[in-house]
Amino acid sequence: MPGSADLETLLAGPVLEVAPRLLGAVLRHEEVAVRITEVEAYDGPNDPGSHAANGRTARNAVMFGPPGRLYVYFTYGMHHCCNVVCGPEGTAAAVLLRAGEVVEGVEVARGRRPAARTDRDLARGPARLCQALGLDRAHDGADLRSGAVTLRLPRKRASGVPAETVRTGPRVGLRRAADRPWRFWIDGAPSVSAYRPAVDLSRRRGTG
DNA sequence: ATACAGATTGCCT
DNA sequence: GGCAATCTGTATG
Repeated sequence: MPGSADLETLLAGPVLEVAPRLLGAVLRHEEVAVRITEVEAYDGPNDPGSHAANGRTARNAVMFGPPGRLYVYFTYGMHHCCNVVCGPEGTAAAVLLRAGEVVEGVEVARGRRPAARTDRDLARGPARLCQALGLDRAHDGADLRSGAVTLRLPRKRASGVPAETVRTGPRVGLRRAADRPWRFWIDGAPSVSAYRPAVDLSRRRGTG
Protein backbone atom coordinates (compact mmCIF):
# COMPACT_ATOMS: atom_id res chain seq x y z
CA MET A 1 0.00 0.00 0.00
CA PRO A 2 1.39 3.43 -0.89
CA GLY A 3 -0.27 4.89 2.18
CA SER A 4 2.22 3.36 4.60
CA ALA A 5 5.26 5.13 3.19
CA ASP A 6 3.34 8.41 3.05
CA LEU A 7 2.36 8.01 6.67
CA GLU A 8 5.92 7.41 7.82
CA THR A 9 7.24 10.36 5.84
CA LEU A 10 4.64 12.73 7.16
CA LEU A 11 4.85 11.67 10.81
CA ALA A 12 8.62 12.02 10.91
CA GLY A 13 8.28 15.76 10.28
CA PRO A 14 7.95 18.66 12.77
CA VAL A 15 4.92 18.22 15.01
CA LEU A 16 3.44 21.63 14.21
CA GLU A 17 3.39 20.68 10.54
CA VAL A 18 2.13 17.17 11.16
CA ALA A 19 -0.76 18.10 13.45
CA PRO A 20 -2.99 19.96 10.94
CA ARG A 21 -2.25 17.32 8.30
CA LEU A 22 -3.89 14.70 10.51
CA LEU A 23 -7.25 16.45 10.22
CA GLY A 24 -9.43 14.27 8.03
CA ALA A 25 -7.34 11.17 8.68
CA VAL A 26 -9.20 8.01 9.69
CA LEU A 27 -8.22 6.11 12.83
CA ARG A 28 -9.55 2.58 12.90
CA HIS A 29 -9.70 -0.05 15.62
CA GLU A 30 -11.27 -3.21 14.27
CA GLU A 31 -14.86 -2.43 13.27
CA VAL A 32 -14.99 1.20 14.39
CA ALA A 33 -13.44 4.02 12.34
CA VAL A 34 -13.26 7.72 13.27
CA ARG A 35 -12.50 10.65 11.00
CA ILE A 36 -10.36 13.11 12.97
CA THR A 37 -11.67 16.69 13.21
CA GLU A 38 -9.62 18.16 16.08
CA VAL A 39 -6.02 17.67 17.27
CA GLU A 40 -3.40 19.26 19.52
CA ALA A 41 0.38 19.34 19.10
CA TYR A 42 2.74 18.50 22.00
CA ASP A 43 6.35 19.35 21.31
CA GLY A 44 8.35 16.97 23.48
CA PRO A 45 10.66 18.08 26.32
CA ASN A 46 10.63 21.69 25.06
CA ASP A 47 6.91 21.93 25.75
CA PRO A 48 5.92 22.53 29.40
CA GLY A 49 2.46 21.18 28.63
CA SER A 50 3.76 17.85 27.35
CA HIS A 51 3.91 14.61 29.30
CA ALA A 52 7.52 14.46 28.10
CA ALA A 53 8.43 17.80 29.73
CA ASN A 54 10.23 16.02 32.58
CA GLY A 55 11.91 13.39 30.47
CA ARG A 56 11.25 9.75 29.88
CA THR A 57 9.08 7.72 32.27
CA ALA A 58 7.34 4.37 32.12
CA ARG A 59 4.14 6.08 31.09
CA ASN A 60 5.47 8.24 28.26
CA ALA A 61 8.18 5.91 26.94
CA VAL A 62 6.38 5.40 23.63
CA MET A 63 6.62 9.14 22.91
CA PHE A 64 10.40 8.79 22.73
CA GLY A 65 10.20 5.94 20.26
CA PRO A 66 9.77 5.97 16.49
CA PRO A 67 6.95 7.93 14.81
CA GLY A 68 3.77 6.23 13.71
CA ARG A 69 3.00 4.61 17.06
CA LEU A 70 0.01 5.22 19.29
CA TYR A 71 0.67 6.77 22.70
CA VAL A 72 -2.28 6.02 25.01
CA TYR A 73 -2.38 7.40 28.55
CA PHE A 74 -4.76 7.03 31.48
CA THR A 75 -5.85 10.18 33.30
CA TYR A 76 -8.22 11.51 35.97
CA GLY A 77 -8.48 7.99 37.31
CA MET A 78 -10.94 6.94 34.63
CA HIS A 79 -10.19 8.20 31.12
CA HIS A 80 -7.89 7.25 28.28
CA CYS A 81 -6.60 9.62 25.60
CA CYS A 82 -4.55 8.77 22.52
CA ASN A 83 -1.80 10.48 20.55
CA VAL A 84 0.08 9.81 17.34
CA VAL A 85 3.83 9.84 18.00
CA CYS A 86 5.71 11.93 15.46
CA GLY A 87 9.09 13.49 14.78
CA PRO A 88 12.32 11.50 14.56
CA GLU A 89 13.00 8.88 17.23
CA GLY A 90 14.02 10.52 20.50
CA THR A 91 12.11 13.77 20.01
CA ALA A 92 9.04 12.76 22.07
CA ALA A 93 6.65 14.87 20.01
CA ALA A 94 3.04 13.73 19.66
CA VAL A 95 -0.34 14.81 18.38
CA LEU A 96 -3.33 14.35 20.69
CA LEU A 97 -6.44 13.21 18.85
CA ARG A 98 -9.14 15.32 20.48
CA ALA A 99 -12.25 14.63 18.47
CA GLY A 100 -13.72 13.05 15.38
CA GLU A 101 -16.81 11.64 13.77
CA VAL A 102 -17.58 7.94 13.68
CA VAL A 103 -17.66 6.95 10.01
CA GLU A 104 -17.90 3.19 10.47
CA GLY A 105 -19.14 0.90 13.22
CA VAL A 106 -21.61 3.40 14.66
CA GLU A 107 -23.63 0.70 16.40
CA VAL A 108 -20.59 -0.66 18.23
CA ALA A 109 -19.51 2.85 19.19
CA ARG A 110 -22.99 3.58 20.59
CA GLY A 111 -22.76 0.50 22.75
CA ARG A 112 -19.47 1.71 24.21
CA ARG A 113 -20.74 5.25 24.77
CA PRO A 114 -24.10 4.92 26.55
CA ALA A 115 -23.82 8.51 27.83
CA ALA A 116 -23.74 9.93 24.30
CA ARG A 117 -27.13 11.42 23.53
CA THR A 118 -26.41 11.93 19.84
CA ASP A 119 -24.00 10.36 17.36
CA ARG A 120 -22.17 13.66 17.20
CA ASP A 121 -21.13 13.14 20.84
CA LEU A 122 -19.70 9.64 20.25
CA ALA A 123 -16.14 10.86 19.72
CA ARG A 124 -16.43 14.54 20.64
CA GLY A 125 -13.54 14.85 23.11
CA PRO A 126 -10.28 12.94 23.56
CA ALA A 127 -11.52 10.46 26.18
CA ARG A 128 -14.78 9.95 24.32
CA LEU A 129 -12.87 9.22 21.14
CA CYS A 130 -10.86 6.51 22.89
CA GLN A 131 -13.98 5.07 24.46
CA ALA A 132 -15.81 4.94 21.15
CA LEU A 133 -12.86 3.17 19.55
CA GLY A 134 -12.29 0.85 22.52
CA LEU A 135 -8.70 2.02 23.05
CA ASP A 136 -6.84 1.74 26.35
CA ARG A 137 -3.34 1.20 27.70
CA ALA A 138 -3.24 -2.20 26.01
CA HIS A 139 -2.94 -0.27 22.74
CA ASP A 140 -0.08 1.94 23.93
CA GLY A 141 2.74 1.60 21.41
CA ALA A 142 0.58 0.10 18.65
CA ASP A 143 2.12 0.43 15.20
CA LEU A 144 -0.37 2.42 13.12
CA ARG A 145 0.86 1.10 9.76
CA SER A 146 -0.74 -2.28 10.30
CA GLY A 147 -2.45 -4.32 12.99
CA ALA A 148 -5.59 -3.82 15.06
CA VAL A 149 -5.22 -0.03 15.12
CA THR A 150 -4.48 1.81 11.89
CA LEU A 151 -4.29 5.39 10.69
CA ARG A 152 -5.09 6.35 7.13
CA LEU A 153 -4.24 9.78 5.79
CA PRO A 154 -6.83 11.89 3.98
CA ARG A 155 -6.72 11.87 0.23
CA LYS A 156 -4.89 14.78 -1.27
CA ARG A 157 -7.28 17.53 -2.10
CA ALA A 158 -7.62 18.82 -5.60
CA SER A 159 -5.90 22.11 -6.26
CA GLY A 160 -7.89 25.21 -5.46
CA VAL A 161 -10.10 26.08 -2.56
CA PRO A 162 -10.05 23.41 0.16
CA ALA A 163 -13.41 21.98 1.07
CA GLU A 164 -12.57 22.40 4.72
CA THR A 165 -10.71 25.14 6.53
CA VAL A 166 -8.24 24.49 9.30
CA ARG A 167 -8.60 26.73 12.33
CA THR A 168 -6.15 27.14 15.21
CA GLY A 169 -6.47 28.16 18.85
CA PRO A 170 -5.21 27.47 22.38
CA ARG A 171 -4.99 23.93 23.69
CA VAL A 172 -7.77 22.75 25.99
CA GLY A 173 -7.47 22.08 29.71
CA LEU A 174 -3.84 23.09 30.22
CA ARG A 175 -2.52 25.41 32.89
CA ARG A 176 1.07 25.24 31.69
CA ALA A 177 1.83 26.80 28.31
CA ALA A 178 -1.87 27.50 27.89
CA ASP A 179 -1.14 30.37 25.52
CA ARG A 180 0.31 28.32 22.68
CA PRO A 181 -2.15 28.11 19.76
CA TRP A 182 -1.36 24.51 19.02
CA ARG A 183 -4.89 23.18 18.68
CA PHE A 184 -6.12 22.60 15.13
CA TRP A 185 -9.63 21.76 14.01
CA ILE A 186 -11.82 21.62 10.94
CA ASP A 187 -13.94 24.74 10.84
CA GLY A 188 -17.61 23.95 11.28
CA ALA A 189 -17.20 20.24 12.08
CA PRO A 190 -19.99 19.35 14.54
CA SER A 191 -17.77 16.88 16.39
CA VAL A 192 -15.19 19.46 17.47
CA SER A 193 -15.07 19.45 21.26
CA ALA A 194 -16.29 22.37 23.34
CA TYR A 195 -13.53 24.61 24.68
CA ARG A 196 -13.07 24.44 28.44
CA PRO A 197 -10.45 26.36 30.40
CA ALA A 198 -8.33 24.36 32.82
CA VAL A 199 -10.09 23.53 36.08
CA ASP A 200 -8.38 24.72 39.24
CA LEU A 201 -8.42 21.47 41.18
CA SER A 202 -6.65 22.97 44.21
CA ARG A 203 -9.71 25.05 45.08
CA ARG A 204 -11.61 21.84 45.74
CA ARG A 205 -9.11 20.56 48.26
CA GLY A 206 -9.68 23.18 50.88
CA THR A 207 -6.11 24.46 50.85
CA GLY A 208 -6.83 27.69 49.05
C1' DA B 1 4.35 7.22 53.25
C1' DT B 2 1.73 11.37 52.27
C1' DA B 3 0.14 15.21 49.41
C1' DC B 4 -1.22 17.21 45.32
C1' DA B 5 -1.98 18.08 40.31
C1' DG B 6 -3.73 16.43 36.10
C1' DA B 7 -3.85 16.87 27.75
C1' DT B 8 -11.78 14.87 31.18
C1' DT B 9 -16.39 13.78 31.48
C1' DG B 10 -21.17 13.61 33.05
C1' DC B 11 -24.62 15.11 36.09
C1' DC B 12 -26.33 18.74 39.05
C1' DT B 13 -28.63 23.44 39.71
C1' DG C 1 -21.45 27.21 35.43
C1' DG C 2 -20.17 24.08 39.50
C1' DC C 3 -18.08 20.03 40.94
C1' DA C 4 -17.46 14.83 42.00
C1' DA C 5 -15.40 10.56 40.32
C1' DT C 6 -10.95 8.01 40.83
C1' DC C 7 -6.00 6.60 39.60
C1' DT C 8 -1.11 7.69 38.48
C1' DG C 9 3.03 10.42 38.20
C1' DT C 10 5.88 13.47 40.72
C1' DA C 11 7.58 15.93 44.69
C1' DT C 12 8.70 15.86 49.43
C1' DG C 13 9.47 13.69 54.35
